[in-house]
Amino acid sequence: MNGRRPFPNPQALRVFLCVAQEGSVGRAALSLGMTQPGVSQHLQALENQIGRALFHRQGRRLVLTKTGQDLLPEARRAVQALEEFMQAAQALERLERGRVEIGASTTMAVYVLPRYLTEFKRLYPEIRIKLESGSSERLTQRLLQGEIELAVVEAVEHLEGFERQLFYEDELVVIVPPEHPWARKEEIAPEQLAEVPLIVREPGAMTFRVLGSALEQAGLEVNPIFYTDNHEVTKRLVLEGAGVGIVSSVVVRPNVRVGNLRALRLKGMELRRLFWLFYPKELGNPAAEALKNTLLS
Amino acid sequence: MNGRRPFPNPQALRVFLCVAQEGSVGRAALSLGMTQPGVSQHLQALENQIGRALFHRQGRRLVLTKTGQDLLPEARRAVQALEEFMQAAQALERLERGRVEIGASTTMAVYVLPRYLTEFKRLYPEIRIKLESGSSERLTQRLLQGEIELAVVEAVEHLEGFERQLFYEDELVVIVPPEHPWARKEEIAPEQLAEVPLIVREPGAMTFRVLGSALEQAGLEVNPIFYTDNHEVTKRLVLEGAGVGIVSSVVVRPNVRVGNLRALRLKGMELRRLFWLFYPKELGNPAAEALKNTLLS
DNA sequence: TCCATTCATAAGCGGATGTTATCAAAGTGC
DNA sequence: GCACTTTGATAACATCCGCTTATGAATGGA
Repeated sequence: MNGRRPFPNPQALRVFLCVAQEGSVGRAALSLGMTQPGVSQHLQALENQIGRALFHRQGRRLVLTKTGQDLLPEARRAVQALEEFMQAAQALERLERGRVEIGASTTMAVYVLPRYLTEFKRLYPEIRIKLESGSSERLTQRLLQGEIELAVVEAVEHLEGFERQLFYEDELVVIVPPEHPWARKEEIAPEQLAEVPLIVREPGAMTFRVLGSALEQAGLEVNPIFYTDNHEVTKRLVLEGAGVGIVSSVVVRPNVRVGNLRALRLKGMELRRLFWLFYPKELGNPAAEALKNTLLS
Repeated sequence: MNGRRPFPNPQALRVFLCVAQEGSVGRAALSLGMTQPGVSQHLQALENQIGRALFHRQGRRLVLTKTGQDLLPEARRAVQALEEFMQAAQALERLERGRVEIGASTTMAVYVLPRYLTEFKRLYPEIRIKLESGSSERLTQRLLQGEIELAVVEAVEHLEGFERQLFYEDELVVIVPPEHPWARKEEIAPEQLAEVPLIVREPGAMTFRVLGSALEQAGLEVNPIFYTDNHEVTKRLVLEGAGVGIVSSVVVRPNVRVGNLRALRLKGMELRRLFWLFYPKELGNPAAEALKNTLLS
C-alpha cells in the first residue's frame, strides 16, 4: 500500500547488469543461478518502475536502449556499493579492517602497553588503535559509557555487565641514584623515608594513593618535597640527586638493569599495584576482542 | 532456499541510517513513515545478516557499536547509490541528462540540421547529441539495428516498425557563376547540359542518382567531367569557372542570396528531393523524442 | 514449412515485509 | 519506594514479493 518505493530492487539491478552483459535472458538466468522467467520478471519490474524500456526487444534479440546504456553504470555503482557494504562487514570480521579504543592508566600506557600494541599491529596491520591514558576514574566512566571498549586500570570494584582479568602486577619501589647511601640495600624501613627529600606523584594519582594508604595504615606520614605528574620527571630528579623517589617498579626496570638507578622495597609493607583489564561481557567488536586476546596472551 | 543472500536489504540499510541519526527506534519509525516494530525487525535482520550488533542496547539507549560506526558510511554510500539510480532515471525523463544519436544524409547533416541541433541544445543543454552522416542505405541499416534512433534520409520505402514524416523538401538545381551566359536565365533545357563541362557528385550518391534517373527518363545522358564527394568542392569548382554544377538548392542558398552563384531549374524536369525523418514506432528514449519534436516543429 | 530456440505469461508456493496487539524494562515524578 | 510513562522487543497475522514449474508465442534457420 506504500505509494512509492524509493529504491530499485538490488536483485533486479543485478539481473539488469547480467542480461546486459550476457546479451540474453536465458544465459543471464543460467549465470545468475535462477530460472529464465525469474529474470524476465525482474527486468519487467525494473522497466515498469522507471517507466522506460531498458532493452530493445527486436525479435529474439535484446539490445540496450539508450536509457539502458545510460543507467547501466548507475546500476553497476549501486550493486557495487551494496556488495562493498557486505565486504566491509566481512572485513571487520576478518580483522582486515576496524578500530579499537582502549584506555589505560598512565603507567601502563607509557611503560607496558606499547610492546603489546606493537605486537597487535604486527598481527593485524589494518586495525586502527586509539590509546587513551587517564585516571582510573575517568577511564572507568568512559568504559561504562561505551566510549572505550577496553580499560587497563587499577580499580577494584566490580562493574555491572563487565568482566575483568588481571593484566599486570606491579609494586611501588623506592629509587635512589647509585651514589646514594641506600644504594647497596635491598630494602629500608618506612620510617627512614622521613629523613630524606621525597619525590612522588601528585596526590590525585593512584601511585600516590597506594603509598599514602599503606603508610597511613602503618601510622606514618610522609612529607614529599616534590610532586610531579610524570614518572620521567621523578626519575630525572632522582638521577640528578634531588632526592629519593617512589615509583612503580616497571617505570625504572630499564634503569635498574643499566645500573643508573637502584630500587628498594619498603620493609614490611605491601605496595602491590594490580592492573586489571576490564571489558564488556560481550564486546561486539572483533578488533576489540582480538586486542583483548593479545593483551591476555 | 537460497543459501546466502549476497545483498543487504536496502530498506534495512535505510532503517539503520535513520536509527543512527535519530538515536531512537521510535523516532526513526516516525521519520520513515512506518511502525516501530518494523524498524526493530529490520535492525535485527541486518544485525543477524552481518553477525554483529550495530547498536549497543544499554537500557533504553541505543549507541552505535564500533562495528556500526564503521559500517555507517558504507550503508550511506549504498543507499545513496541506489537513490542515484532512480534519480538518474528521472533525470533522463526530465531531459536533464541523456544522449541521442541521429543519422542524416550528408546534405542534411551539413546544410540543414545544424540550426535545429543548435536550437535543441539551447532547449536541453545537458543532452548529448551524436550526429552521424552517411549514405541513405547505411543510415537505414543503422536505424534498423537500433544504433541510431532518428534518421533523416531520402529513402522512400516503408520500414516495418518505423514511422516517417516529411522533414525537408528540396530540389536539384544547376549552378553557374554570375559571368556565365546562363546567369540571367531562370531555367534551361536539359539537353543543353550536354554542351557544358558538368560537375556532379559521385555516382553512388543520391544526388547523382536523382539526376541520373530523371535524365534517363527523358532519354538523355550526361557526361560529367568532374565527380566530387563534397558539395563545397562542387561550388568551388563552379565559382572558379571550371564548369556547371548540379547540387541541392539548399547547398547554394547562401551563395544565391549573396549573388556569387546563380541557380537554374531544368525545364520540364522534376528533380525534387524529399528528406524524411524516420524513427521507431515507439522510441524509448525521452531525449530522442524531444529531438524528434524539435526537428518536426 | 517445420523445428529449435528464446522470451513472455500464468499459476502457485514459501518467505519476506509490514501491520496491530501485547509485553518487558527503564526512567520519572510523587 | 511505587505507580506511571516511555520505549524497545516479541507474537500473531495479512499481504505482497520473488521464485519456481508449466505453457504459450514468436522468431530465425534448415
